Amino acid sequence: MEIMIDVDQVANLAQVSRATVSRAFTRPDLVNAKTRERVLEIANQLGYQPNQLASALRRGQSQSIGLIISDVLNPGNAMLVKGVQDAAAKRDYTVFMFNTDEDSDKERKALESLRSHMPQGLIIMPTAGAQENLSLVGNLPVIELDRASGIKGAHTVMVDNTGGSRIAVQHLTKLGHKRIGMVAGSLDISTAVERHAGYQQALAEAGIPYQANLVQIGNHREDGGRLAAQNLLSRPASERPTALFVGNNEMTIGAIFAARDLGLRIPEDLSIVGFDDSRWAKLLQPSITVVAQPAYELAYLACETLLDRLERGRTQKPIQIRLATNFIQRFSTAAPIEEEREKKKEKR
Amino acid sequence: MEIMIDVDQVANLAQVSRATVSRAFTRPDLVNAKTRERVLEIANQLGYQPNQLASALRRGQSQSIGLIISDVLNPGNAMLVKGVQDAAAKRDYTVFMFNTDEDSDKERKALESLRSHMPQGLIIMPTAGAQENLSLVGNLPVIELDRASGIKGAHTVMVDNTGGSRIAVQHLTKLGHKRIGMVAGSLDISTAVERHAGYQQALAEAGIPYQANLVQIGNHREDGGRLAAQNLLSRPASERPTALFVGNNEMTIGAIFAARDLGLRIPEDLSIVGFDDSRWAKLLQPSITVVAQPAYELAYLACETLLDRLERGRTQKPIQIRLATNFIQRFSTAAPIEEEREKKKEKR
DNA sequence: GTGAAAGCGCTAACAA
DNA sequence: TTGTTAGCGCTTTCAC
Repeated sequence: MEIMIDVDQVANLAQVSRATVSRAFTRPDLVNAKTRERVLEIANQLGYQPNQLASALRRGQSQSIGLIISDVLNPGNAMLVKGVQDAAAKRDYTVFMFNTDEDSDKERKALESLRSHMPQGLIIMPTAGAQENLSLVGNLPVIELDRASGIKGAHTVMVDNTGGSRIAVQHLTKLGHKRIGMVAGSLDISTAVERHAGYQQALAEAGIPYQANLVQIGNHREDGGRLAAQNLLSRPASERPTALFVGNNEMTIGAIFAARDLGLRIPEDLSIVGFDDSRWAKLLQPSITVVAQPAYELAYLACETLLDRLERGRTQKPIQIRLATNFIQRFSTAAPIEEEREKKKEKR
Repeated sequence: MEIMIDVDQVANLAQVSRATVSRAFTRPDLVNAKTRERVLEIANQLGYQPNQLASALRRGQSQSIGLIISDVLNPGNAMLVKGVQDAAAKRDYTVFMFNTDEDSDKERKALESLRSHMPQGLIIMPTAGAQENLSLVGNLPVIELDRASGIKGAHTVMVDNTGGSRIAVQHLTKLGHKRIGMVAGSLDISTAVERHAGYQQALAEAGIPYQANLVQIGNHREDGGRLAAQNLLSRPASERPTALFVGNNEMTIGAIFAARDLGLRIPEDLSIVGFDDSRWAKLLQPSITVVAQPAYELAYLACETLLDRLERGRTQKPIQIRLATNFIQRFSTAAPIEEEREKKKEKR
């Protein structure tokens, strides 16, 4: 990297002082138009760009934000990353990204590491331990993305999980399903709690009593979803749910495998609705009915909100944004087979 | 971020000079064991962490590397990101990630931005314009990941695209296919060229003449793959390929849609092999035969290689690593239907 | 509108 | 083994 040009080189060529060059970049209004143009012109020719490190050190903060997210491998999260990156790039902020893999320790390390890079703000998809961890970064402006840490007064940008789930389960009740199972996420994550609440609401609205044993908790991944669904689906036909609402996309895959293992046809023997859309949901035959989330927009908005807040100053009240989900009906749901017919089938 | 502790605070409490504190962290061997422990202990209590910015500025380089990749949304690329991140985190490097979206301009901007953060090295998945762009970062140690920019003497970490493709197409020739189409990527990307070469080799080995009109170029995305496959598959049955080798995963989706649109059954009417494995390839029915790439390992290795090079000093010869691909036979390929039977079918 | 000078937090000579 | 000192490249008072 020997080719770094510094302020002084520009200053010399432009016959001005360091300070003027600096101002030409950071406070253009404070410098004479002609001088400014000359400086910028020369800087451009030389390929000069202010050293972010020095600048950040001097100003006490860098033109950057942190992004802490659980796992880029989940395509939904990749969308979030992209949204944040794009919004940040548009306004010339650099993003420091860290993965937690849902591990609070990694989250803490990420925060420590981040801190020493002096970001101006942070967008975080909090782990269960975030309440504690976030004290590490003092009063750094933070926006919680996708889910809430539980810190009161926190700024959050999330989707309407409860409403989205409610609509999904309503769809199932309207089709005539009575035994609707749910594969839920771990209940120390706000999204899982909210999606579960939506499930309960829809059931209540349809006058179907809530049965705790129809709800199984999974670990948010394929294997967890598979296990949970297996548990639900391997019951005798009279107890087995005729429909399944699955709380996230990885677990939906697991549930599909579980259904296949048990020889259950979708949607004839089992209706499935997943939360979060994906490539394979569209591609599978039958394609899977889902509650889609505007992940990219959510992340983009979160980033813009953060940057606005940084540039326009603090807001008084906590920002709490909820974006609507989008119910996409495909072909993985159908009316349940009548009990009668089902019984006959079993007698055979 | 008022809570940043600095060297002086630690130094005061530990009754030593700033320099000693600094040394305790960066050259522990140069400081008396007892002093070091005391310093570290106090630093720990205070939650002190050296400011990366100041440190980097002073040393002329930061404990970080750049990662420039085309698009995190492609799950294959997400794997690469994860691999690099994990390898970097393990050795306490921070990763600056930028997306190019295959756009050389964005790549240039990313490099400019990166430069001013003084990374120690760079891992890049080069765009077509990388040869030119990379001059921006002077002699920064660079490793090209997944594909080659074409700069001679460059360090590269890639998979054996040619070999992988050859095996895939061999599989098809062995099944008895004679008219094997290829949906290839844009030929200004090294991977596309190599995969095309593998296709040609396998054909030659089977004594099947290469027909340029059986190769269609797509834009690396679903729509491009769909268009290219449509072109190939909408020909009359006697000219239509009985098998398709598709050069990347997004385009494979497009090809599958094209086949469905035309009512072609997989694998009865059309065998498909894709390059790059994915979630949906396993999940689809029939599941798709693919050439899988060890993306995570590739990226992890690239990062380790870079860091080794940084820490152990320059190597003389360019590093050029090729990892083997893994052919996964699933259920999207079968022997072609005999011409005779096919003809009869058409007469009906 | 511009320049001189101080200093962000750290590390690396150099001295002791 | 430790301390003193200078300075990385930049921005920002404070003068002029």
